[in-house]
Amino acid sequence: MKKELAKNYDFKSVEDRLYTNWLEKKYFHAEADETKKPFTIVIPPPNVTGQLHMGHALDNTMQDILIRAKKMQGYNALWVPGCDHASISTELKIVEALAEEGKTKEDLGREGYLERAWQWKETYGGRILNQLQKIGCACDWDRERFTMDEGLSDAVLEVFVRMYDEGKIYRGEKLINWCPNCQTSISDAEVDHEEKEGSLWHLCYVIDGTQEKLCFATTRPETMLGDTALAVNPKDERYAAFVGKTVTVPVVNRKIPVIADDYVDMEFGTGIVKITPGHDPNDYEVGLRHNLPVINIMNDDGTMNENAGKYNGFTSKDCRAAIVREFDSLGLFVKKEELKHSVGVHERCGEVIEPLIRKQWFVKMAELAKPAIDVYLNKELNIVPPRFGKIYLNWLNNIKDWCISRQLWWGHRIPAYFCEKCGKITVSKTAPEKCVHCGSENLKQDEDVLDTWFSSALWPFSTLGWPKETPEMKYFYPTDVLVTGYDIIFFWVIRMVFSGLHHTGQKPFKDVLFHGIIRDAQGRKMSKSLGNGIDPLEVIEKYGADALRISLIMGTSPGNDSRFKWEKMDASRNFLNKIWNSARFILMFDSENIKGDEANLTSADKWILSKVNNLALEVTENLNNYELGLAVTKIYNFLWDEFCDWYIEMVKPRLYNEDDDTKAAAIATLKTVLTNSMKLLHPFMPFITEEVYTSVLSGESIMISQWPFYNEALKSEKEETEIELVKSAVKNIRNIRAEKNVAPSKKIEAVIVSEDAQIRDTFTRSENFFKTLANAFNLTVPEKFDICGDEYVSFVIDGAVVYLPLAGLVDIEKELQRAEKEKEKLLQEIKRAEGKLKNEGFLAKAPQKLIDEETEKLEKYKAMLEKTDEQLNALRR
RNA sequence: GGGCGCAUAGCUCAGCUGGGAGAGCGCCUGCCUUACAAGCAGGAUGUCGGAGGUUCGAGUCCUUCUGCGCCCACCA
Repeated sequence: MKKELAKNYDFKSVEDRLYTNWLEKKYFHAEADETKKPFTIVIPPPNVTGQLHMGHALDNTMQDILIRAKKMQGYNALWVPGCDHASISTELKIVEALAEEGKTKEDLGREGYLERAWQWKETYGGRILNQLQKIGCACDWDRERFTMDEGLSDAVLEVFVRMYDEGKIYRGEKLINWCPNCQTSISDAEVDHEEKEGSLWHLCYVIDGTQEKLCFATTRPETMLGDTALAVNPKDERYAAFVGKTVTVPVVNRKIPVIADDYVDMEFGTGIVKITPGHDPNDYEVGLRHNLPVINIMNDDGTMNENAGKYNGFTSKDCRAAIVREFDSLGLFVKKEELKHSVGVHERCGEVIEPLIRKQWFVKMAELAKPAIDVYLNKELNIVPPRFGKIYLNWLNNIKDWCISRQLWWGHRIPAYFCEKCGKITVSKTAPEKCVHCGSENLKQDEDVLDTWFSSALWPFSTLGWPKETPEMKYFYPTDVLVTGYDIIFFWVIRMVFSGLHHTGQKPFKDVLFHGIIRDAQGRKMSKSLGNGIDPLEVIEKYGADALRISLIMGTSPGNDSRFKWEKMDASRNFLNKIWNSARFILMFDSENIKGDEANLTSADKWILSKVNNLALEVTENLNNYELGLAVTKIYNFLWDEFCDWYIEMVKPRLYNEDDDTKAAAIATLKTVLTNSMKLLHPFMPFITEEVYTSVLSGESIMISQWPFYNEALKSEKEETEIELVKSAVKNIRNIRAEKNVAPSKKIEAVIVSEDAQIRDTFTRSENFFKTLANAFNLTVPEKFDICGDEYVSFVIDGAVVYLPLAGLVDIEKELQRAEKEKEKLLQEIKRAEGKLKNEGFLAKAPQKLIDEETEKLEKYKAMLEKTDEQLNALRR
């Protein structure tokens, strides 16, 4: 009884079933095991309440490919999954949900709010991890982690306390980026710069004791309320006389000095700058140099505060308009110009960032950055593609202290306790009973939480149990490769590197593999606002995970963006179907009592075995170099072109002939080649390869099967040449058939003439190929063949001339043209080869292998030319 | 201002350390051939953005220009 399979591959009946089986068999689980070599990846943790998007699909497909390949290659492969609490994003969502109920987080209080947040996390959290399972990810789900779970929180506290004790974490009052919408400070990395249309107002202050005005240009008139100086360039002769004098800021009637500072660009505006140290980073620096007072004029929500005098409570927008009107009425308004300038916005919510002074916690970066720079310069950290190394270095070389405190509730609360008595700080992992400075028991914990990235920075080792000395830490750390998008180099990658180096003394990973962004069909970024996003789950629903995976990987190169196109999905589906049908075909002949010896291999068998062996070599190498797109393209071409279009067609006559004594060998070869190519393909398309492996090839699971490494013994150079020769003859015959409009169903004869006994032998043995592949029968292979003229169409191949008796279809003129064209081509080839071989530079410097190849080719073409000439002569007779 | 990427067939893109230009889709022709019409066979299409240079040899390396895109910094 032969097994029957559906004609078309039905991924829907396969994917979930296989994934469940893998889970049940615990194939994804890894334990520390000193007898095997570890291979470790930690997942870039998605936001706990996030939804899967194309970026995740690509990122995790790449990791899954590496994990599955390494596992088959004998490594003890561990992929640690988990989620990030995503402090700001999650808090935004919860606050939004509360708002719909007409509540604020203050209404609930800190405790009530956190309860609500955890509920939210329980409801929506993990959803994204289930979505990863749909893609086929071989994560060790037993080791799932969350940045706010007990172990990881402990790591966060440990790091904070250590770094505080080392003086690497400090609290300071500095100008920070403030998001009035989220009402929290954010780090420099979280500020996006957008080009916006704005205005440049020219306004003036009056010099004290005179009627003279000094006019300046500003894009933010309302900040004049916080001005504490006017500045000019020290080299600017126009204003040299005014330096040292004072002017009065109207509205608030404050006398401020005119100072000289290099910061001022003489060419821009009027050459005079108002200095607002409390609300501008550059002005802040100027203020430090000149000991200027700092005035904060803004509330947390971005409205004006009491320092704004009568504008107290105004929004900045209203305040700006009012100020401009007031200057106008005072005769201090000159003009308003249009100006394009960039505005800092919060990358999470899009709100315009207000720089302002706040007391915050910072990580001192200079010393931490150094080892991270060295580890890259010493080539101990390998960045792929290498160009991203420059971005990495550039950021580290210009690094500023990292603002890590956030005025939020969802996150790791800062373990710092203020003494109400002496005002000093006690930092401790657990709530201290007394102030370490004065012994008072009146302590209050800092209200702020830590930047999400503070905990993500520890992810590669906190997930393995650090700070405890766990077996996992010892065995799986440092991890092998980090796979992520280039858009989070600053947020995450760099912070993991310096954190890993500082806390564990080792780099957190050996390699970093960056990928690009998946754009829409027009090349635009997928975004919620454009509504052009494509849901990977929808794609999986329609085409299956394998098809999605291959579409994301094939034809792409590391670090480059790519476009999602549905047509590409069709192509991938077709490939799946092709594989499925080749397997189905093999199954048709796979029965228990087949005649013949499996070892009775023909040239074709040896040829395809040699080919797949070579494929294993290349794919293994490509994988090691992270050339995933190249690797899978090679497998695709091998399976479709070589295996299906040539080999399977070649073995058909043997399979359909019950008496053929090489039938068993053919089936064995088919199965070997299918097995090996499925194994090579498995990391890329885990489901169909497993389905073929288990249902057609009767294996237990391809996941735990052995990788087909290159085996020198399987190399068959002679057979490769032989089959290639046959292929070229067949192709030529097909070509002529098409040209002469000989119906595919019409049988023709063929005569192959060669003086070379070995070649004659090859073709004699290949008679069946000509029947099945070219519908050419009665093949004769003489040493000499003189009949020519209008009875035959002929062509020359390497070492032989092929004659096709096509009486009635032969047009001598056209045959002459064909032969002339062929001759022309050969002459060109000969010229090219001779050119190289007569070039002394080439002979002296080119590798010997290349010279030999060219020499061989030259001889071959010369022989073919000779035959072509004979052909021409015969035609002209 | 500094840096990076892209420019290759009509479209989307590969091309791994320099050694005879490729794929998918689309297009044309012929085939429902007993694995697959989601298929088979055959075919057409490229000044590899322009200009220099290095080299025996350049799509690949260097310089420069043009166009598009991105990142960082600055922007009174």
